[in-house]
Amino acid sequence: MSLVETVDIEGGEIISLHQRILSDIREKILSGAWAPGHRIPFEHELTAHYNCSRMTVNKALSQLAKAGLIERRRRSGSFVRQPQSQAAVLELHDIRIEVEALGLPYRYERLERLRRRSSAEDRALLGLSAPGPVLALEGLHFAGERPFALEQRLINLSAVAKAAEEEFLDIAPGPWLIGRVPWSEAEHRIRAMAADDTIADALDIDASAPCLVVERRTWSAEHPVTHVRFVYPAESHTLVARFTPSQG
Amino acid sequence: MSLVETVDIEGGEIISLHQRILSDIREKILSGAWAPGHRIPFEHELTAHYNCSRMTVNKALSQLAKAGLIERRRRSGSFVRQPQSQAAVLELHDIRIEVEALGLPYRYERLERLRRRSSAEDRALLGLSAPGPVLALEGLHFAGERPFALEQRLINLSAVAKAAEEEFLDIAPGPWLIGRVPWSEAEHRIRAMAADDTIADALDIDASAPCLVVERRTWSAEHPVTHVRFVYPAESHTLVARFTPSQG
DNA sequence: ATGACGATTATGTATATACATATTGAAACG
DNA sequence: CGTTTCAATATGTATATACATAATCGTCAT
Repeated sequence: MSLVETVDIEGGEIISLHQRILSDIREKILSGAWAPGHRIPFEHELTAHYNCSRMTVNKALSQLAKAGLIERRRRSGSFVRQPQSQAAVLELHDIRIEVEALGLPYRYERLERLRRRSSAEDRALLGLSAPGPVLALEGLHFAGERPFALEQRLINLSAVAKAAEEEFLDIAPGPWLIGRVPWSEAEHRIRAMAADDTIADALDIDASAPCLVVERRTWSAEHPVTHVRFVYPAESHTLVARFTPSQG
Repeated sequence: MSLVETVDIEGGEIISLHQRILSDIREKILSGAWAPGHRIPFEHELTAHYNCSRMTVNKALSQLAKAGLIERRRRSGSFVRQPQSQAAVLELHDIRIEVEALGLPYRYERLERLRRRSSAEDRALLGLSAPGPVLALEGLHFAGERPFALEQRLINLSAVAKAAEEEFLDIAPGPWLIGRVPWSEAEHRIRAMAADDTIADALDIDASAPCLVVERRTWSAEHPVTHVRFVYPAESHTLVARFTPSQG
């Protein structure tokens, strides 16, 4: 055994200790085990836990701080930071989180629920070739008393049969699906449009006021799962997305 | 004089040696003094130059490698990386490609070019803390004879000095930058708004017609590079983006 | 020529140590 | 009781050192 323990094995992969500390802590934070505000162990505790030098721990923590996951305070320790707006592109569409980030009470209200055999239009939206049962939902997301977004959704019941048993009266279909169907791919279409009468009415804005429309199609293992259209009044909403370049 | 030379002075600001090495090298790369492919000095040369330990140099270079500015090869040295190809989402904003995909002739026309000391608003948009020179550009992208998008751009000349020498009369700043500055991060803000008179006039649409606004901030190795705002008439444009879930 | 092999070199990761710096909490003081 | 001072503490930055690892180059035998 060499004096310097350079590598470690984890899941068959050889990674450096520094990498392991990094991913351990990242996992705790992203999984929610260490909530925002939580004080993560002191450097000397991690040093003991991983049986390594403080420099190694320090390097990992500095990196996490730089990445914005934690905040370090002298004499006090290191703390999990409040969730940043850098939320992944898809998480932006968990409207509850958006609304609550504004400090407003969130509420979902179903407007319509219809189980039907897919029309040609439904199939076009979902990207289905053969007809089959779908669930058409329409609902409103509220921020306080104001309508925040209108949601029009199609769920492919051939892919998610369980959805047929759900009423979606006051739970939004988005989070329900996320918790049950692992998605493998999503396509977003984002555009601006003037509100028509139906939309203006639902969102309580002027007809022909500008709206942001976000449509998303989601696949699970190449099976179309759902198509959803969110309509936001222009004033209320900005999408934010952060990217790092893919490897050249 | 203490044994450990912890800090250094640069422009009145106290920064660590590590930070100074980092920004020195970053400056060389972003200014173009060290072109892509150029071999930057070996660690032991930088160690001699800055009169510090190899660990300090190593930490700075590792960070630059992580940020994607340089590539390190054992036994060979460290090299300035080629500017990376754009991720899918960003390619959507190469307007020439979009227009040509429609089968229409593309043309860019500069409306305004202004070199100035950054205003408070400029700094807010770019995410700069200290004042410095910026280049403000406004231009129109045409599809055939029709205006396709209005572009309002700020370039941080401290990061991209060479841009000051460019007129951008009929070459769009976007592609110009992409070819010269490797970016490491980008943030998009997407929203809808009603056209004001300036926009309506430039795009030749009705005042208060809905528009899609895409704003992008780009960083290179954590240095703000540019802020750009694209304004599209609602009818002409839909953004499309595809995603696969990111690793936890 | 050519291919195997070992030396050399530059980076990669870790160690132990030292001192700096900001912040907190408690003790000393007016 | 409030304020000032000071020691303790956790992080921040730098050092010198050690060994690992990958790539390259020259040497030498085939």
